[in-house]
Amino acid sequence: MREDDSNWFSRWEEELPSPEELTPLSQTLITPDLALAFDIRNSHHQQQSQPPPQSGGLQSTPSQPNSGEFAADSAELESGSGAGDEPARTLKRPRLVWTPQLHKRFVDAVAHLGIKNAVPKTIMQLMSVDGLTRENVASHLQKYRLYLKRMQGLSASGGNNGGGGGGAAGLASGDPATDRLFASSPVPAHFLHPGRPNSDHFLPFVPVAAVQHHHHQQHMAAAVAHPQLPAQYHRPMGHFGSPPNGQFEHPFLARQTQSVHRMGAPVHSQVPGYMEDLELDNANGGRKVLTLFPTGAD
DNA sequence: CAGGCAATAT
DNA sequence: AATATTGCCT
Repeated sequence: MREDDSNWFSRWEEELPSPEELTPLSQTLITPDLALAFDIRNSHHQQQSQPPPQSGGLQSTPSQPNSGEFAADSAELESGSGAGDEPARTLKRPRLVWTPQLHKRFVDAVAHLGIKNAVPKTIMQLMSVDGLTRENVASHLQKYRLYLKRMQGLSASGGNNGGGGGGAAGLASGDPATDRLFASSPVPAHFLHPGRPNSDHFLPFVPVAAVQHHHHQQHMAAAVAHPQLPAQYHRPMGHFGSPPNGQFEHPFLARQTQSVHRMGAPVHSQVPGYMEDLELDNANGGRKVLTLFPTGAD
């Protein structure tokens, strides 16, 4: 039973989440202040190679852990501090939330780079997710590697792979809950095979170099959790990223179809049963976390 | 300096 | 719990 590495990705396409599930990852979901915190402009590209936390005019994120701070509602945080505006530099980025989609992107990048080239910086570049830092990737990569190691031992007995549907992956090491994020994405076969320099992938993806030069293209935006967001968060409905023809292309092609993409048209489709993904994690003591997507199925 | 990895912090 | 950060090597 070896599907050949030339097929592993074919199945992916069938397992790809429905358009509705993939769309939500875009800047539109980032609220204005969130965007500010990242210094994300709607028409500017700037990401990787990030010098120190910028210095321009961001200050939305307040400062430090404060317990009772909420005041501004996601709309009025600008230039408020007329006086003590502390240096926006040294601003802490909010925690990155690794949504299944984001992770998928990560896995795709690693898969295409090959284990040897899959180092944080390269992965980060290939992913082209704005707001993503090398540290983010490094940290995630570390965890992912541990996950893979655990998997190798159990893949023989469990074989949860091959899933049939987005659900899959419920069992792995006994604590599915521990790595359900990782389980949400199929793991390319070669990842589990040490000592097998596979290079059969022939995916038509473009070289990394191109990634840094596109002029216009809304990349995927990193989902982020605000240290303490006001409880009311509303998610804009503009769905971008949905291919005009309703068909999804290869992940890597998808981002490269630069001039072909026309986002002016309201492609957003009403997704039934789509709930706000605002999750209140009171297990943490009232800490709010903004999650972008449904965790699949729970 | 970038990477990997374990430990630790938040 | 999920990420981030740090320390210590390579």
